[in-house]
Amino acid sequence: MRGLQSTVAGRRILTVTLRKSDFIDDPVALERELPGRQIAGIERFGKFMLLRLATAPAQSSSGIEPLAEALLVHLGMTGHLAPHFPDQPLTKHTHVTFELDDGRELRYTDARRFGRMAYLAGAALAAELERFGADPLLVTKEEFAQSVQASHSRIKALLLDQTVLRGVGNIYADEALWKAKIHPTRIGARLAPVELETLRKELRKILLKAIELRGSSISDFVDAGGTPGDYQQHHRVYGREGESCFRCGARIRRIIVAGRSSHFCPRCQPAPRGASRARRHSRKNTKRNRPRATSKR
DNA sequence: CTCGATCCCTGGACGC
DNA sequence: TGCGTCCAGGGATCGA
Repeated sequence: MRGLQSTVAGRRILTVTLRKSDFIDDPVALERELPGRQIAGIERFGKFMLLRLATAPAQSSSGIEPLAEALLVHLGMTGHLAPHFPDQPLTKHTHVTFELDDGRELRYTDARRFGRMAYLAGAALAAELERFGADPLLVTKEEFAQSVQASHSRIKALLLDQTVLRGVGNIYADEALWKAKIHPTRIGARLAPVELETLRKELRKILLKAIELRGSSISDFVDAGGTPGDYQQHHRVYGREGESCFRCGARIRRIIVAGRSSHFCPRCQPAPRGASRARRHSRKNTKRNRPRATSKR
């Protein structure tokens, strides 16, 4: 997002060329609405980049204008959005090209097409953004505690849930849980307040550091300037299955939680009570059928 | 309400 | 060398 801010903010889109478009909400709207529009600014919104669109060429630059129209871009796993010179050959998975008024082209490339692109305006834009939870860098202790306690989900699932916090992905969820010494399958609502607060603070620190280092390049991720990230050098658990815990030396384990690989230290991050064997062997201890509080309503 | 399973998609890793 | 198989991951969706 920062790379694009410095290179394409203020530019006007002349034309839109779509190749594959199955990752675009409404391709026709994109082709209809974007030509002639100025990219007034670029913002981060969770995992989305939000290209704010202005109508006139050089719009007033004073004051904050309502976010009336925008192009939402989610890079998914392999998405890439960056300016190119027209003479640079198109690479294999370049699906969208925006011709800019300075002679360059803003190109969207995405081998796996797990990304998403959408032109949204007015109420539809507001409704889309409202679906998401708080920004993890801004969320307060109280807000975080409240949203975690509102469900019985496991903490790893909560961290990945974009309606709880917007922007946290698998790598950073694992890293934060390791730092806070919290096992990924623990029920979020059962964490001690001090654990939750430690988690929030560590997550914030990790994200800030990762942003500073331009993210984690596991295979071929590069930022809008073509530079790979460096945060993978700082991973403490992610991708380290079988290796030694940096804190205690125990073997890092990997399990699937919320459908995603979850790396943790079995010693530093103790499993919740009633998990695994303990539970299977004490089935009979499961007291009567708890009335489960009249749930049906 | 929460979960797992499944699908989307492709490249890279791995086995033979 | 080349082919088949498996896997990763963000998110939507569906059935349990």
